Amino acid sequence: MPVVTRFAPSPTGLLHIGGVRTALFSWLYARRMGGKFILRVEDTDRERSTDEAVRVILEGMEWLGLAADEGPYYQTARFPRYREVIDRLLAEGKAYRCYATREELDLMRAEQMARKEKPRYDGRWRNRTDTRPGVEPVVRFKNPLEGDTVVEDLVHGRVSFSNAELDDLIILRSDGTPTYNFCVVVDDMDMGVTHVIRGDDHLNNTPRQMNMLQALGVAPPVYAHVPMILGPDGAKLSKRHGAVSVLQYEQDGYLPQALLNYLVRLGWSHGDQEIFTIDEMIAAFDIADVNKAASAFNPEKLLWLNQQHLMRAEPAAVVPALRAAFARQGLSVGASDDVLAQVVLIQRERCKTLNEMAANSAFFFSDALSIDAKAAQKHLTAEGLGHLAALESVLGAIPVWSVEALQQTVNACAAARGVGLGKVAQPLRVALSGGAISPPIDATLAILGRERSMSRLQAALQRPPIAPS
RNA sequence: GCUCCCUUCGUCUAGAGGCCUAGGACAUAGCCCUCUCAAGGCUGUAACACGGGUUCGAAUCCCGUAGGGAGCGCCA
Repeated sequence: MPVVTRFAPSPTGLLHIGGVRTALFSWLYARRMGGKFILRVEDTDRERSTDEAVRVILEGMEWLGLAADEGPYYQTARFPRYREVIDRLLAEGKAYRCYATREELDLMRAEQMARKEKPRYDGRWRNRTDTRPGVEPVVRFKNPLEGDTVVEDLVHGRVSFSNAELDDLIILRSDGTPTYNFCVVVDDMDMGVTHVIRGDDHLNNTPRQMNMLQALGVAPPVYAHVPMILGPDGAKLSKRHGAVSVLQYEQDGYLPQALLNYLVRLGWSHGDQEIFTIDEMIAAFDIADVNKAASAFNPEKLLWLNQQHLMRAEPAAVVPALRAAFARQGLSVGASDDVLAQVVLIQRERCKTLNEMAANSAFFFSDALSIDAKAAQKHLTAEGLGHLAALESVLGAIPVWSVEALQQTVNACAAARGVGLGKVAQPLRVALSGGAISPPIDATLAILGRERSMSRLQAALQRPPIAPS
């Protein structure tokens, strides 16, 4: 039987990395097994669901390249179907109407808590057939009273629950809308889902869902409950760190494959391998290898991985993302894709994100160069300007403005003046980039171009020399 | 409170009873390389939660304890 997995986020909050990793595991498993991956939006809570959250799910999945083979399905579009299944359960005596009021239930729970018992519905309408005028009933599922329900979980192994611990959950609210646990069961059944991969906060819901499936005469899917992702401090993921929209990582200059690589290694590993391409992940991934313990989100390792992917990517492939990063910084860059690919090539081993790359490369493209005061103080001294003057004449005479020629010329100039390369390169670097840090000086000159390089050099020479402090 | 789950360096992890003097990665410290910053290379600091068993032998199996987490809604 072909594998069918699904990712079923609820649009009540913005999709964050916890959800993304669950989606990734489901997607990888389907790809690995040659199966099908379904996207289903669980929007039955109309009060709390937002269009914005739905948008983030759709755009986020697209940015990450986690394409669904089917869907997106929306639960709100399936209400008639849920109603149909509830009617069937009612007719078969596997569900019943409960006329207990909220006040009565609150009181019941308060009493149970006072007795230090687990708060649960006591089945007071389970065997009644009468009605109560003036009260709109809910429909409850008749859960087995005895025996155990055993979950054979792919990551946790065998987990057993006593049916006596489970109460008769509401499957249809008094306003006529179905509830989450019920919709999941019907959807997974209708959509032929074979492997349910989800957060382990759902492990406790699983026996109820299995019991409903059994009442419907359907074999349960295989379950895999994956551990949660914690914040860097080991506490629950919060807005402060990580629990932000997945699209924020795009805004922050991360590559989707780097985020995916980071997330796949949270709770899963393949020997000592740290860096994976998407294809390598698919080839190596198995849900049975996923760990049981929750793991903490580590932004520094994500940063490292992002740079590793930047360094391994085809430069041309990251150009669009680099352009977007420039745009976010308010810089519209007219340079060609070819020039930007060169920028990627020389900057990527000193940048962890595209935003950093754009910020450190802005000097190539901005018209007004501002010189950092501290850098000037240190390098644009009388001595430094002397080197610059020499550089100006030799560079001005270069026939072909190529990296090789530039490197030779600058080296020769330093040698002729009897100083190390650093003595001439640093003043030149400040004149060209405005700061003491940049890619290698020859590559910087090459990308900047003859015209811009020479005019910046000349501008620096106009400055009054700074006395060394 | 009850039920269920979890526990190897600061963090992510390797580890299926002897291969473990517990390996790798991020971070961190030092060194090398070097035109700056990086990248890269080398080296170091650093962990089996605790207590009992079982076994010739336990990070690995069993039982407790402690700590952490989740669930117990007309939320998903």
